[in-house]
Amino acid sequence: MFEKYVKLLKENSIKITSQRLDVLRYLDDRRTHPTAEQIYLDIKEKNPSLSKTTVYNSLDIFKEKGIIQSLTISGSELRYDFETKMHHHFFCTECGRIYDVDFKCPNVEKVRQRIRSEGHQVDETCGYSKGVCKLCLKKG
Amino acid sequence: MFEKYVKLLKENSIKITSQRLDVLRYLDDRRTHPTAEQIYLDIKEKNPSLSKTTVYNSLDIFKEKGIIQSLTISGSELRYDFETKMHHHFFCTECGRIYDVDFKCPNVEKVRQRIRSEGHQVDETCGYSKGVCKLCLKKG
DNA sequence: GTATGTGCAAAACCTTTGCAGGTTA
DNA sequence: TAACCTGCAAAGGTTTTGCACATAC
Repeated sequence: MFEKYVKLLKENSIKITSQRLDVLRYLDDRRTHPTAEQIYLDIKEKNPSLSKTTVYNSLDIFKEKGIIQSLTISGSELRYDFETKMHHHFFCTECGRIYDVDFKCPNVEKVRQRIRSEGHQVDETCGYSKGVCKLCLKKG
Repeated sequence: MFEKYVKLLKENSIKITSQRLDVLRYLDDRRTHPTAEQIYLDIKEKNPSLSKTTVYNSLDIFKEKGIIQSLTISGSELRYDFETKMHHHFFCTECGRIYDVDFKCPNVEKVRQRIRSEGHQVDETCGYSKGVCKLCLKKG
C-alpha cells in the first residue's frame, strides 16, 4: 500500500519516515486542499505522537521537490494540493472549500509570453475564482 | 491635492480623517502592491502618531467599499492594490515584488461559465504567475 | 556511525479585538 | 451631541525556530 509513496520519496531523494508516508498518502487520498492543521489533526488520530512541526516539515520538503503545491486564496492559512499540474481553483467564501475546475485555458501561453516580453522569467501560472459554492447556496 | 480622495471617500459614505486620506493617497501614488506594514512604516515617517490598527481599519473599509482590492500570492502577508479592475499579476519569488500584467484574457468568461455550470455562484476571477523578475535576473 | 528527522515548547509573525479618549458631521 | 474613529496594548491564529532525543541509511 505504501509502495507507491516509498518510491516517490526515493525518486526525490527524501529520507523515508512513517510520518512522511502518512502525510503523502493523506494528501493523495483526499484531494480536498486541506490545511496543515487538518492534516495534523486527522493523522494524529491514528498516530497520537505526531507533532505539527513534522507536518509542516514534510509539507515544506514535498513542496520544495515539486511533489505537491500550496495555495492561498482566502488570505489566511495555506492549503496543500497533491496535484501539481496547472489547474484553476474555485474558492467558496462561505465555507472555505476549494474545488478544482476542469478547464484548460487556451490563453495561458499568451499571458506568459506577455510577461516574458517584459524581461521576466515565468515559472508558474495559476487562476482562481471566488464565490459561493452550490452546497452553501442550498443552505441559503 | 487631497480633493480627489475627499471626493472618493464622500462618494462611498466613508467619514473623512487625515489617516484615511494618507492611506488612500499612498496606495494611489505607488502602485507597488504594498503590505499593511509597508504602508504603516512609510506614512508613520511623516505622521509618527499613526497606529497599525488604523491602517488595517482603513484598508478593510476601502476593500469593503470596493475602492481597493487585496491579494495574497506569496502565502504570507496580504498585499493591497488601488486598481480593482480584474488583471493578471506577476509575483517575483526572489524579491516579493508584484507587477501588473497588461493582458486581458478572452477566456475568463468561459472558465466562469464552467464553474457556474457546476451550480456555484462566481463573484470574482483572478490569475497570477510566479517567477523571477528582470531586476533579480540581472543581479544573478 | 553520522547525518538527518522528530517532537516539544517557545518564539515570531501578521492580523484582530477591547477599550478609553479624541474627532467628525 | 451622537456616532464614529484613533491608538495602545493585549490576544488570536498560523508558521517557524532551538534543542534534546530518536531514527534512517
